[in-house]
Parts: sequence; C-alpha cells; structure tokens
Amino acid sequence: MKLDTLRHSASHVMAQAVKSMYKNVKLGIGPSIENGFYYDFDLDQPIKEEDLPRIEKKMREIIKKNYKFEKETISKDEAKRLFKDLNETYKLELIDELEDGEISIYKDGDFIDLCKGPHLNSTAEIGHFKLLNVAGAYWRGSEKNPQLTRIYATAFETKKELDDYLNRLEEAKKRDHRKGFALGYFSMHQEVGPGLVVYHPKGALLRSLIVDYLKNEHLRRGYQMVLGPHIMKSDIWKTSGHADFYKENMYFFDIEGQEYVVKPMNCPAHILVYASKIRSYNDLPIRFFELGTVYRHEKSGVLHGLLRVRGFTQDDAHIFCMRNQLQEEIVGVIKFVKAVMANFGFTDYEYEVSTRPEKYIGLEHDWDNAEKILIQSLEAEGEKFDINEKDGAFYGPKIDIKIKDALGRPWQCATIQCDFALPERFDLSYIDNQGKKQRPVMLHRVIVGSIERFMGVLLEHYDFDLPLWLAPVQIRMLPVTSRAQEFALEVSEKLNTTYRVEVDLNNETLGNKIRKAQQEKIPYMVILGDREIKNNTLSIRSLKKGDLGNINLDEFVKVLAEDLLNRR
RNA sequence: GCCGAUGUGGCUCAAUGGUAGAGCAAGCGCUUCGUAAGCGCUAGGUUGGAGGUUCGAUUCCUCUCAUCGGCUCCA
Repeated sequence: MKLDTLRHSASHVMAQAVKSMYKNVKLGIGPSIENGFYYDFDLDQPIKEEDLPRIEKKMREIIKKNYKFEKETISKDEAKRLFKDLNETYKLELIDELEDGEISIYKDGDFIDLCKGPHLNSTAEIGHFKLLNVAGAYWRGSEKNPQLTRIYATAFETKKELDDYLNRLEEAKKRDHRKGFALGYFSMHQEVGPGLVVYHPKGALLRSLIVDYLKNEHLRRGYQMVLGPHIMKSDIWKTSGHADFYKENMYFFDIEGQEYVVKPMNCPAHILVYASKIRSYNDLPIRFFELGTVYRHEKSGVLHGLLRVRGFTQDDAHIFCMRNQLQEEIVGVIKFVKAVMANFGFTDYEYEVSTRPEKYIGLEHDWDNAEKILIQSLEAEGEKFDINEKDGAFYGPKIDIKIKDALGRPWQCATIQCDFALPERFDLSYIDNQGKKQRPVMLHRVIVGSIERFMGVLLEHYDFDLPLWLAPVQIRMLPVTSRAQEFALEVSEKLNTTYRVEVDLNNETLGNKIRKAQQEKIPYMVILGDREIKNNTLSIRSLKKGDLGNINLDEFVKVLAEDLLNRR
C-alpha cells in the first residue's frame, strides 16, 4: 500500500468529517504531501486548533463505518451539474480546466469528491492519523485569491510510524534556534524593530568565527575583498534595475532633497570597482568578495527568528569573466560550496536550477544560454538537480543549493546566479586579445548565504552542541572547593592564550557547576580539587563522553588540538 | 501583506471583574562539597502599548505593536 494513497484517502475522510460538522463548507483541494496531507476549506466560521480533536473523533467514526471508496466516471457536463448542486464552486473551477471527456469522482458513504484517485478500498484501511495544525492558505497559491482554512495532518500505516514522526517534530521543536535568544547568543526587540538582530557575546563570537573562516577561504581561492557603503543614492539602483524590479523590498529615504536607498544588495559597488579602470582579458576572471550587510523590507508575516530577517550579512561575491570561462567558474563555486559546508558538518545537498521568470531583464537568448551552462556545470560535477521553472532572479537564472541538517531538513543557503543584464546596464567591458571591447559576464554567488540564517541552521543542526572550533566557550574550569580556585585561575591562564576558557568561581557544589556547564553545552569541563593540586593533574569531563579521567596539562592540550581538527 | 493563535518579573509557567503567585536565574548569608540541582533569606511585575466599558480591568471590548503556526515571497 502506498503511503500517498493512504494519506489522500485520509484527507477525503477529513473533508467528510468537516463537511458533516460545519455548515456551508466549500472544499478546496486535499492532496497528500511530503510528510502528511491537508485539505483546504472555505468556512463561515474559523476552525481553531482546539476543534481538531472533535474532527479527529468524527473521522474515527467514519473510519469505523468502513465505507467503500467507490470510483465513478461521468461526463464533464454531469460533473458540472453534480458539483453545482453541491455548491462546490472551487471544484467547478477545477472541472472547467479539465479536458473534455471522462471525469472521475470518488464516493465514500455520503461524501463525494472530484478526484483522480487512487484510493484505498475502504475507510477502515486508513491506519493511524493525527491532525496537526490549522493555517490560512490562498486558493491555488495566489495572494489575489480568497484565503481558505487549511488543516494539516499526517497518517501512517502503523502507530509506531506515526509516533516516530510526531517524536521527530518534537525533536525539531526542542532544537529551535530561537532558544539562542535565552542562551545569550542574540536578541530581538519590539523597540528595535522586527527582523533586526542584536548580537550578545556568544552570538557575536560565533559570528566572527564563521566570518573569519569565510574570509580566509575566499582569499586563498583568488577572491579580493571590496567594500561598499550601506546607503547609496537611488540613481545607481535605477541603473541596476532594482528601483523597478525590487522596489517593494527597498528602504528609501531622503537626504537634502536627494533620494537614497539602504542597500538591499551588494552588486552595484562591486560593479563600480570593476568599472573603475580598463580591464584586459588577461585580468579575468575577477572575483570581488564582501561580507555585505543588506537590509530588505520583507513582509512582516514572513519573518522567522534568524532564518528570515530584515537586516543580514551575506558572504557575497561577484565574479566577472568571459563567456568561455563561465562554466569553469560555476564549477569552481560548486566545489567551494561543498568544501565549506563539509567543514561545517553538512554533507547532504539538494540542487535546484531556477529558470526565467515572468518579470525579467535582458535577452531571451542570453537566458537560454545561461540556463544551459548552469545545467552543464552541475552535470560536470556529477550532481543531480531539480528544475524550478520561472523561479530565477529578475537578472538571470540560478542554481540554489540546499543543505540538509541532522534531522534531514533542507535549508536554502548557497545560490549561484548568472547575470548578462547588469554588465549591459552598467556598460561593463574588457579588452580582448584583438584589442576589441567585449562584454564580460557576471556571476552573483553566496556560499552560506546569510550569516544570520546560517547561524540558525548551525545551531539547530548541532542542537547548540557546536564543534570545538565554533563553541563560544570551549573550556570551563570547575574548582571543587575554594581551595582550588587559585589553581584553576593558574591553569586557565595557561590555556586561554589558545582557547576560550572560563573559570566558575561560584560558591556552588561541583554537581551544580557541572549541570550548568552541561546545559550551556560547554565542550570541556576541567575539575580541580585537592587531588589535582597535589598531583598537578587535571580531571577532564567531556560534554559528550563524560568523565575522561585525570591527565596532565600537556596531554589535555593534545586532546584539544586533536578535537579542533575534527570539524564535523 | 493575508488567515489563525498568543503576549503575566531575566527565563518557564500559574491565577483572578475587587489592584498578581511559583520554580529557575539574580543578590546576600550559611555551607567547602568529587562528575547533571546543598540550605536559608532578600529583591524583582504600572500583567506588550493606547483607548473604551465598569464604582473597579491584568481579566471584557476596540485599536496598535510584537511573536508563534501557515500561505504568498525569499538569503
């Protein structure tokens, strides 16, 4: 039995239950999805989360009655009459778009739905299900359409599979990176504004570790650092096209009658550096890198912790090259992404190629060409990918790379975008070996994407238990009694030239200090008491492995050095 | 932006149309302790903000801000 079939049948039963419990319900669609299913309803009154158990109860009654799922095929006209009688206006809209000929409907008990199937034999075969949450969703995914009430749910054949899935959801909730607000990483404030992050010591340290690493990796791969101002006159954004195509996301303001923009992207400054002198084909490719902080006016409803914010910093670079260098550059970036991500502990990727959208600038021919090169680059790297039709940026097609975390959830981080349009708009050129002016091609690319988002993903991936090189506090000294405090400070002095060390001088029991260090996910605890003072050794406790026994300082330093190399 | 929900001390949560209570955290004191919570005391809140209803609002209503679950959008 296919899970999809089971879930889709469960969605019919859910619709059946809702229709029997509420008046004037109109049905949207009710497909099975990756981890469950949903059904959309147009209702007179809202369904609330607390109503879900009642709907579940009704569903169980329906399942118990063991209705057969019966398929019937009728003509398009008959279907129209049938769903008109049922007052299912959304279904009528769907029927209108179906080809003429036979249309299939499914019945179970008194419930009829437009549906191409397949279904289980009867409702009793629906295994174990759970309604999860209620949400608003636009009819057919367009914000111009009315908003329906969507109930998300899931179903499995066995109770164990259902419980396992619900446990995974719990686990994901426990790992929520927003715990970092309480753990001293960062904060957001009503009075500062939504989507704007304030970094606290741990967060600022983690951020700077990530940023330092990225800087070094770029420099040794032939990127040059550049830096643009955070505000620029709107003129340059008119040239770039952003003032037209990206307007609703930009912050405009006025200075002495001049219109300015807080930069939402870093490309214009990089382009100005490129254009600042005559470039030879010998100079290409030129790779400009900036840890560029940008501000984008994201709609209030889309903000989400660190994963979607209004002010963020990108590890952004623009590569200017000749057309015949494009594929090599793209392959280089793909390799770069994989190297960086592996170093942070991510080894599972998903690739998507997004093609020309409705709103675009540039020539159709260039778009087609660029799409071809992106696909060839992925093939050259032996990577599988999906095509995301019409989802490119307005200036060019792109490859999006998603990393999968410890719980198997995909996160969009890296993106590689081809651009034939901006070089045209800014009249960029290089001199070829014939002494003639040529137009370079531009690549926009980020590796981790937004430092903010990446930190959120990292924290959830590791459940705050960061690898040693990224741990804000690497070692905490725990003196057992006040007699050991001096020794603890002494050892700390020796270690803190290389490592981030704290000494817990609180008047607490050892158990209490260990508990706190464990909760704060500090990788190494060094326990010091009379025994250690006497033998001049350290009692090491590892966050993950527990008591490692007594060793001397040199041996501990070796353990640390070893662990630092372990970047997974 | 849209649909729905939520908003109580630093954190997690309780309570009520008659001006709020606990645990953790914090401060002080006692305790000097061996691998995940020692004991006691103290302090801390104009219940997100504004307005309204009421003799009286934190509780009811309206607006607003923020957050959460989604949709659309996206790094």
